Amino acid sequence: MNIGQIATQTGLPAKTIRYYEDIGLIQPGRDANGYRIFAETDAHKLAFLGRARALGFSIEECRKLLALYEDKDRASSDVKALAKGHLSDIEEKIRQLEDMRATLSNLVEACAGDHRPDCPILTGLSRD
Amino acid sequence: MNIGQIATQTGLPAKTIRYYEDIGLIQPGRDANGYRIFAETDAHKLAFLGRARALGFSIEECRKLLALYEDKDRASSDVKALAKGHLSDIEEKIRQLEDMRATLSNLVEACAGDHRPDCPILTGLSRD
DNA sequence: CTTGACCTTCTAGTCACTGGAACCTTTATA
DNA sequence: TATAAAGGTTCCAGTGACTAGAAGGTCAAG
Repeated sequence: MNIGQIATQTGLPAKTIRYYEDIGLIQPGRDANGYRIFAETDAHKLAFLGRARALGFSIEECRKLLALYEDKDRASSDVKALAKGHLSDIEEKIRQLEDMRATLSNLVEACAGDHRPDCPILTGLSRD
Repeated sequence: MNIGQIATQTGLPAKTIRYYEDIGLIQPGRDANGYRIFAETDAHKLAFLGRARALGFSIEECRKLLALYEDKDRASSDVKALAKGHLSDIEEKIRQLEDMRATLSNLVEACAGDHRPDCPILTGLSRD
């Protein structure tokens, strides 16, 4: 399979797939004309990467997950530890965003939003 | 005031303050020795920027907020529109992160996390 | 007079792509 | 068969918002 077909199949842009090769996540073969040729295992890896990225795992976490995925002697505790670490990162980000939302929505609600210049949002930002 | 003092006062790293000058958010004066000198208005602007950034406004949004802040003839509706736009960005991000959390925590809970290789996290990532 | 703390500029690195240029190969059509 | 469109290739540069580090100038204290 060529890169275009694999891109369609996995939903990943061709640029991204080339980038993943560049940083060593996949190693597709090459045709006589220089075109990349993707085997089924490459397709699986890319789909795996797409899902892991969609769950917010960083590229380096994905690399580790992929290594665990390919290691038939892995311990599931290693995978779980990685996933739990990422899960708490996500939860921390949610908390931060919720804090922002709370503060900002208070300011927004306090603001009349009319033609006058008086604005609690700006005063809220300019002094505590 | 020198950059170090203003950094302490505002809680922003000196590097960040230089960067903000670089991209035109502030225009501190210069002393004869080349050192930046910060007036009270600069201190206020930087504090304003710090709070806006803490609420997740992008630099370009901050630039607009600062312009509105300095425009005594602004309409508060313009500020409110900007803030509401950003608020819905935040809410969208929260939704996405909550989706990730839900999927990932299901996977994590399904995983025994022991010495065995069987892992629902990996199988969940490898096929739908 | 030297030490250390502070300041300056500049370059390059972060993360995960993404856009674009310049060029080559394959496939479809006139 | 000529050619054009649609694919592929590489390489370079840009994104956002800093941050690290190098190489050097300045200032206050002992």
